[in-house]
Amino acid sequence: MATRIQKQVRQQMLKDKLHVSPFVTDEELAAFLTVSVQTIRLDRLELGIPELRQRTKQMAENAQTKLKSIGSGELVGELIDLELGRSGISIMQVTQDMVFEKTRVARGHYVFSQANSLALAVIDAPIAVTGVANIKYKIPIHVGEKLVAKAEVMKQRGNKYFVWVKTRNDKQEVFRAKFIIVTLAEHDEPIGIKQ
Amino acid sequence: MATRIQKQVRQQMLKDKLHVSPFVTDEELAAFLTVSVQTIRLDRLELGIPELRQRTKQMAENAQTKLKSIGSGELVGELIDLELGRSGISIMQVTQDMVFEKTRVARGHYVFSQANSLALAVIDAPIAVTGVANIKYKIPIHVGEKLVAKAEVMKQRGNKYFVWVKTRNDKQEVFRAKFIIVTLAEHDEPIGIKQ
DNA sequence: TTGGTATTAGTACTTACTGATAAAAATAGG
DNA sequence: CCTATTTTTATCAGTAAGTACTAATACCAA
Repeated sequence: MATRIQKQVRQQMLKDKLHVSPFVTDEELAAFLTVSVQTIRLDRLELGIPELRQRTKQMAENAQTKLKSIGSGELVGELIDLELGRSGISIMQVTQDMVFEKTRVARGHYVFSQANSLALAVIDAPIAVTGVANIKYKIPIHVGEKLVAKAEVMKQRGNKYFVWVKTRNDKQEVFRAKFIIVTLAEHDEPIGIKQ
Repeated sequence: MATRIQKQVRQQMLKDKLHVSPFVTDEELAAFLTVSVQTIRLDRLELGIPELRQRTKQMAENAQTKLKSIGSGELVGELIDLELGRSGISIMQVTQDMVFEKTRVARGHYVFSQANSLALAVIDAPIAVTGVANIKYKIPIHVGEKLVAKAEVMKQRGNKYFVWVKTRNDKQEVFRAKFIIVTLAEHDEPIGIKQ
């Protein structure tokens, strides 16, 4: 029994090690855990951990998609429901890297980004930019919360759309915004937006 | 001369191909460009492009750091000048991945993020969150522009700070925001922010 | 002492290369 | 048109970091 526990401990150490530094070869792992390379291979097999190259590739791949979805994706958050020109709903999980280290309170611009990109998505036009926004953060938002944003198009006047977005966690409304979204022609004229 | 042009064209195609799909082996590249694998190797050598594995690894590595710097840094933009409690200036270069593909117009939340994080940086308090924001996007912003945001604390009432941020490109004002920033006590109370 | 798990050793094979060297093909210059 | 040079292709040996498999050994407990 003693060895079996040893094994489990070693496999846990292996997982931890790879979590901290993913670019480690079997050989280095073997040296680190003072076992043979073959043992490392068996452990990886049992734990379903792919080889270094596969791991590296996976990271590179989903790093790209992550970058797209967080930073430069067309939409921040996950679109749940959409009635073009009328309303839309998106959800976003608040993760570690969205909050201030000290307070673990979410940075405002993430919540804004979710709301803003949802408001843009709802507009039924090929090209739209935000013209004006009125925003109220009602309650500090913390790590782990799931934010549900609902957007509604309140009215339309010419190429201006008035969109309200309300964001709730599971308990209450935490954020609210009014946007004026402006749609542009294909070759964007220098539209000065007057409120 | 004809071959030399051919060669340059091919090498450009090679670069483009790798830009679009970076996880391609020399063999696949050779098939794609209908030359031998050796030619691909020579081309990569001349262009200073590393082998597939190196490329993959590099992407995996700097994807992690990129995520941090774009999405979750304490400050969006580069802080140029700061008078705590009074004013601050930050600049931000508008890059490819901040704009909509179709229009090459900047997504609103980047400009907002710059302004918002600058407004927070100016406040002379350990913990501060955005309470309310009034925002106006005056002119569409394009790739390559350098945005200079200036923040000024207009007044303070209790734990509420009123901060104005004006953002200019090299020619004119493109964005303007009024923030009400609220400072919190160390153990954040459930402060309901009433406008 | 026997059985069973855990570990180690060893071999053959794979992918995606590097590096070097040589031959063949294409092209330019006179 | 022929030669010189450039460009491309071919060939071989070697590398890292594996997979997949088999055989041997160690250990521990009943």
